[in-house]
Amino acid sequence: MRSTQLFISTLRESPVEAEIVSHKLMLRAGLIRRLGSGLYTWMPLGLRVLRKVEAIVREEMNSAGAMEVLMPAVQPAELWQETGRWDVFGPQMLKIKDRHERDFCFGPTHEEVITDLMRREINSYRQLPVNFYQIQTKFRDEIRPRFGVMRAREFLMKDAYSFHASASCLEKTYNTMYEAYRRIFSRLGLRFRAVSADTGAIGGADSHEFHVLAESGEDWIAYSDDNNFAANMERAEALALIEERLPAQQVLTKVDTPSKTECEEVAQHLGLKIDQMVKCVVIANDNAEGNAEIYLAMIRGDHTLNEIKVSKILGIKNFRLATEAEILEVFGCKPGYLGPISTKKPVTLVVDLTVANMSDFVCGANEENVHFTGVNWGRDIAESSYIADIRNVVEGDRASQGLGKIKLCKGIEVGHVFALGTKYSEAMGATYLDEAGVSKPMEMGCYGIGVSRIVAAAIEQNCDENGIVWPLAMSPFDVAIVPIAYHREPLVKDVADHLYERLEEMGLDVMLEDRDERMGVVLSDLDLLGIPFRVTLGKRDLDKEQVEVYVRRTQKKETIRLEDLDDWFAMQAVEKH
RNA sequence: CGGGGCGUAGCGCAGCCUGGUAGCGCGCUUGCUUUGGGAGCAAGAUGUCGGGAGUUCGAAUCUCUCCGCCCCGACCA
Repeated sequence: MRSTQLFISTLRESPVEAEIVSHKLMLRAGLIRRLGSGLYTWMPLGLRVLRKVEAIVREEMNSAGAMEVLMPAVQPAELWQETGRWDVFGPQMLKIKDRHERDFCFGPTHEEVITDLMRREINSYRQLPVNFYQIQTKFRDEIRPRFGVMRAREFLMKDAYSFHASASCLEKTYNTMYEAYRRIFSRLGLRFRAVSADTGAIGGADSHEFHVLAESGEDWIAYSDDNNFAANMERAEALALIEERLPAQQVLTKVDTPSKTECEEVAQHLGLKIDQMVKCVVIANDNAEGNAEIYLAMIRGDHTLNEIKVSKILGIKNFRLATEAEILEVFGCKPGYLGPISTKKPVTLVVDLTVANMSDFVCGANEENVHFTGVNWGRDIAESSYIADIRNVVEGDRASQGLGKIKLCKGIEVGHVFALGTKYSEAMGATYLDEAGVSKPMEMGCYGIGVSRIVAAAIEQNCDENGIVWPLAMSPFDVAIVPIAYHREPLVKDVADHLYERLEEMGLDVMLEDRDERMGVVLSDLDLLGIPFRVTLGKRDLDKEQVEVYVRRTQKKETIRLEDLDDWFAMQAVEKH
């Protein structure tokens, strides 16, 4: 394609609204333009990238045995009321009314629609398993859209749904999809990691997330250095760091800790290590009667509370941090000096595995500017019946599987596979008749990929000070031909036009730079746009039957003979793999 | 929604405190000279200063109000 046909619209400076590098570069390269908060137009060049990602996803879905469909974006409320998610999904779902005042939503996901379809279409185990997917626009009214298309409200998603007559069959497809996802992200040239994950609002038993590794990622990933284990930190198991509780050595003592509210400060003040400190976090749950149940979560001073783990242990739904007023009422003291001993009102303790095995530790005395040292279970505080893993893992922890140590890195979630089981099929009566003629709910799996997010995630991983450096698989073009003085030098024009055809015949996606711009502008635009290869044609070189070739990723240029160009490209393709 | 910040030309910004009717860089238009990595000279165009109301002889500037956007937290592909 000729660059004059592409509406190249680059910005020298990045708009202030952009925070992370991919957002800045997407705006500067003119791949996207913002319409409103979390709403973006894909410009011609950006759309080419999106389509390339889509094509790879489609290919791999098809070869994994999934069938493409296209479901409506607008969905009737009744379906969502059947599964109870009309209310559960909450304000994140864009709810709309038609002219008859009937309720609809703009689909944030399609479990209900596909399950409705399946209950109509599937009668017999003979029709199972099936796997349907679509690539479609979703809308989620995010609390805080940010980072451009990374967390947009309207976005492009590939969602697949499989239905089975048995859990073992579901497991098979789940694994097939898992492998298909690995192939997709590998083919796209991304550094990624598959991790086991929490199932969140979608529900189900088992799930894995696929994360593109990047500093700007919003998720922490925990993995073991022997690679036997990888999980989202939300769900990564944190083992007890103390095997066995030692007997008490110290007596319970009140110590002054003026204005020392943080564990680290208290430890420093007392000349102790932070692993002798216990951090007390007050959490509340609003129960059905509208009363707040208060719990005290106890974790070691250097640890942080994992709220997902806590809510699972207690089985509480309206979990939140307690307000200062609630804390005063129960503990009779401000946060900073809280502890389990002599509280104003009785409070249930939720104790981390590590804390449960600590002895002679330090915690607040429920008195301003005072802590206790030499605190011991059994003697000073009653043993708690809630002892569980409630903290986030930290680097260096022992991994729960294998012999490795935990490491942490940040990731951008680009894919998620769920083994849902019968959650939706039971709620919506999606049943089939088995061999014995018995009606059973279908086993179900669902599998998502954030297609538009992948574009941004790829840039996070592949850029330098001059702009984007596309992986070959998703670059809008493989190569740019840059003729110097295309409109003034007949020889240059002639060679450029012929070369354009020749490279296209070689199966390359070629952009011919026919804008009448000066060299510096063109070349810096191409760097910004991230086209992997460049062939520069000028009269000076052509008189010697030479051209200049340039590799975006290495920024290396070399001059080669025109006739060697085919071989050069062949070599680049080899080096790529 | 809670906390913080911003809205002045297409983009990046100054002017606001201390009211006097709008400026800079890049971009854009035209002409000439240039053209192997973001050109030089000359001449231009472009703003309801986010909207509305108020104070004032006079408001980008002060006050009120509404709207939009961004950042930090709870959500997720």
